[in-house]
Amino acid sequence: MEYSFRQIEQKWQAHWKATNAYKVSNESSKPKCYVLDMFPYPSGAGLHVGHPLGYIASDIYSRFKRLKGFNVLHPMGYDAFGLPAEQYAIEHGVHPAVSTEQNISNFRKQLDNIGFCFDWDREVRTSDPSYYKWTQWIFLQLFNSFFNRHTAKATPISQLVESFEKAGNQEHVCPANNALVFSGEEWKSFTPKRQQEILMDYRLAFCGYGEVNWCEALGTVLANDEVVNGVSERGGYPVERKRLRQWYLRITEYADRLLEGLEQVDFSDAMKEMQTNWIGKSYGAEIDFKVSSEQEAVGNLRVYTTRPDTIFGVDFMVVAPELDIVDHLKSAAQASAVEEYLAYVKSRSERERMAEKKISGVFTGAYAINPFNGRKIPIWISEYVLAGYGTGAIMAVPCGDERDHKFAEHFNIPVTNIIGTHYNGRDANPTKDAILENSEFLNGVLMRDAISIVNDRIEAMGIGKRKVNYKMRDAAFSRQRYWGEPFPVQWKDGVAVPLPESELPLELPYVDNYKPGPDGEGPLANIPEWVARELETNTMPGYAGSSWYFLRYMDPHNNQSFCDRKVSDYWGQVDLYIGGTEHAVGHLLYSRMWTKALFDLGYIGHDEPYKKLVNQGMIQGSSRFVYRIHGTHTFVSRGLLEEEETYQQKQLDKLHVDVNIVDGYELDMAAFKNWKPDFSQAEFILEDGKYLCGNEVEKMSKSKFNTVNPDQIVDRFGADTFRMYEMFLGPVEISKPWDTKGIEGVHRFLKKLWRLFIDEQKGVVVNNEPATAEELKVLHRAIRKIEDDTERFSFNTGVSSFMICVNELSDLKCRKKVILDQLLILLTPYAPHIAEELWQLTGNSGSILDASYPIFEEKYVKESAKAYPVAINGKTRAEITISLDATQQQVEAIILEDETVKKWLDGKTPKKIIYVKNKMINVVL
RNA sequence: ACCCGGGUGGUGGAACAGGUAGACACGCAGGACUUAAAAUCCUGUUCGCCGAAAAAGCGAGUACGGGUUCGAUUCCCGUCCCGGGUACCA
Repeated sequence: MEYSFRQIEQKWQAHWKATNAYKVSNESSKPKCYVLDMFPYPSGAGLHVGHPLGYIASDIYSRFKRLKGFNVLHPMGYDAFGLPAEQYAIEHGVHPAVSTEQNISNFRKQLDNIGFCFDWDREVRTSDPSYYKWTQWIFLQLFNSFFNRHTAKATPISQLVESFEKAGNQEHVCPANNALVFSGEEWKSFTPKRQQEILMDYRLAFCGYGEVNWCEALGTVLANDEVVNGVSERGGYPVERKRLRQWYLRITEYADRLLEGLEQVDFSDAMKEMQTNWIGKSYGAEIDFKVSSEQEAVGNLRVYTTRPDTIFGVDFMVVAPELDIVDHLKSAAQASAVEEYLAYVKSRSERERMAEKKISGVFTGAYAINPFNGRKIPIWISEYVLAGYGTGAIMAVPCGDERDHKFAEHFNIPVTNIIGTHYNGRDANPTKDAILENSEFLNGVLMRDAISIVNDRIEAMGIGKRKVNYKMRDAAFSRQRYWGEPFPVQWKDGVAVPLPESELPLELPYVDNYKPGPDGEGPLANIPEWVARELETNTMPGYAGSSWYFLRYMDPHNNQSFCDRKVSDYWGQVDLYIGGTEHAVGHLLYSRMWTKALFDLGYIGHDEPYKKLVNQGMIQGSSRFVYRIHGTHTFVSRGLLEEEETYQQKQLDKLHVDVNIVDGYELDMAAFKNWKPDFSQAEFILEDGKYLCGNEVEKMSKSKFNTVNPDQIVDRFGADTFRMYEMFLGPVEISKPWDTKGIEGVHRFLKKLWRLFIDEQKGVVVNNEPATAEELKVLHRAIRKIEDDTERFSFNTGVSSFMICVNELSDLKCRKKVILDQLLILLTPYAPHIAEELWQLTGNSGSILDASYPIFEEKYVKESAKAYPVAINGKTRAEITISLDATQQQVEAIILEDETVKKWLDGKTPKKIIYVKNKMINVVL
């Protein structure tokens, strides 16, 4: 009987399915454990070997926790709305619902192959009306709430209305416009439309006009995190700034709570740092400067600075070109130069601004007056100051800020040095640790201390105040696309009116074409019935459905609520969340915000969704190359190339070759000729009769011909081998290259394990003899190590420990059921199929999935003595076995008698003998 | 440019609170079994020196240069390189 993994795996997968082995109940006396994988988008390309890495890790952890007596929720589903399906629809005429369905079924087949313990009864799809009904419902909760800054909580908008009626907006400053002030009387006198406009400026989900990232090629708006280096994350199309009517989430109101929440969760420092930087909280001050301009009634120039201590080093002001004040600043002499510059700025696309950062700007002709010494400071405009951050104007301190310094250099503006020797005249120095000079009343003060001195002064003088700013913007929440959740909103007379709950879900209508509607609207605007009902024509973005899916898994079939409160209280936070870092600032921030809002409104009992987050690394491709002599059909084996990748001084073309027709480095030449018509004429210059390929580690992608399909691997080696090998490759968090060759080692391990139980001729050879002390020691060492490794996600060392254990038991010829049964249970999370098969073959009843995890017992691994490394001056020279309870004196006596030690002592007396129990001994001469 | 990670054999990696560097595998080399192959098993495998070989021994060695320590892959300082994030955020 040999290890026929194909048959075994198919048999048990079918059996587990038939017996509902992975069904999870919401009612249990067991402690709960919620293990979650990041929501996959079912792409048409299918899975490559890198995708399941995180799923395998979470699967092992889930099965482990189950054996340890937990009720484990480990669900899977699909983030099924999104741009790629719609792009595919536009290009191929296939309705997104159809291609999505196909992709999901393909995806599912690939997942099933690997033997995951997902409870498929809980599968969710964001594009399913029974799911997006609740996405729409939560949207309405956000729409009907505002952020009460006094309690720092989402609060029903009805309470805001009550407050407005009593005291106007005194209690609640308008987040969208803090200049807005009205009394209770005024509120009551406003028209209903005006009242709605004001409320819109408070809502957590709101509609407004703003500068958005418009992507012409995709025909939609994108959120900040969907734009990378000025182009769209999906497709790499150019993105420009455009002022449009959009839905937004007022996530900025949650900035502080999103920051504070990071202290309670177990995320990597890198992840916390990324989120912290994205939120970008800074402490500074807004200062008003009087302006001296040729024009009258200019008003003050308000700047935002984090360094009020440098107020005497201000040599010029810079205003963002987009600001209205620019018009009032320009002098007659500068008017044409300013106009010219504004035209230039307008002509520059977002991408150009990103790509080439050249210093540009123009003097307006106006001056600001330093409130402390009356100095006239020239006001410039330049595109390096962003309209959207702070006040859109800065006070430039060239000696302390690099950009200001470059600007001053470029335009020959004299630099005032306020930090003495800390400034070398060539580079700005942003230090806070200099003693101020040339700074009047601040002279001799440490910059760090001067900040609050200046803040106190400007506040006392009434020309400014302390101010906290955030880099994060409100999140654009609408897309001018078809394949997304419709907004449950009607527009009546310019007022957004939410649909009543009873009309949810508002179903996405079927369409035949996906052309954009008129005036930058989405395809829904082309449907007469839709427009006639005055429904919103935008749809929600990809992250809408994924912002709360972890709650739906808990209670997926509930049609009374998005998730029953009792159920969400039982499951609580996700205990372990595994996924890639690419969602650091998008999905993770949005879902954290939605969770906080739902918590504030009392719908769930916790305000951080994920207790622990593990970021999986990427599995990279190991690409293979062939070298063709330029202009010929002749290919040269790698080992024959010269230094500079030439052959006999001839130029070579380095071409990617499909890794699936290369064994290690050796090219399958026949397969290569069949691979592409271009290569059918190929001739080879070989070394040792072989053609060897070059290699390089790159990202795994179809275009580099280095993708490996898990189906193939499972077919050749089985799911158990595949699972263990993915883990054996290295730590889950680290990126590492895939190398199919190495999988043999893991496969051999499973075969070796099999032979421990089964003899090819005799069949099952497991016996009921009692275990020896040695065997128990091997087993319990493995229990300790593997349990610990699994608990701390060190799956790679876990796999090695299995290998060590099986190697040792093989050496001991151990065939004892008492030992081997325990080993099988240990192995179940990693290789469930072979474990279940051997469990059954050795006569156990019931499924091994429900066995209980072995309990480590110290007594079996206790040693009485240790072979100590004995070092002389730190260099290990001997190994001496000494009883573990030896005292310092005993140890000294023993080692001084040792021949090797004596030789090294050479008659001298050691200065000191260091003895660290159970570690080592060091003799210092 | 800035902020995080990280540099360990031919390769993936191990050493989880400073204590025998290279676990476990891959690959490679040699051998056993076999008519042969596959499969399996055994031995060796950081580099250099010494040796016919083996054993033993010696020296160097965790990117590089310094430091702290009885002892450093691990801690500190400086330099170089690679990966990730951010990109005019005042």
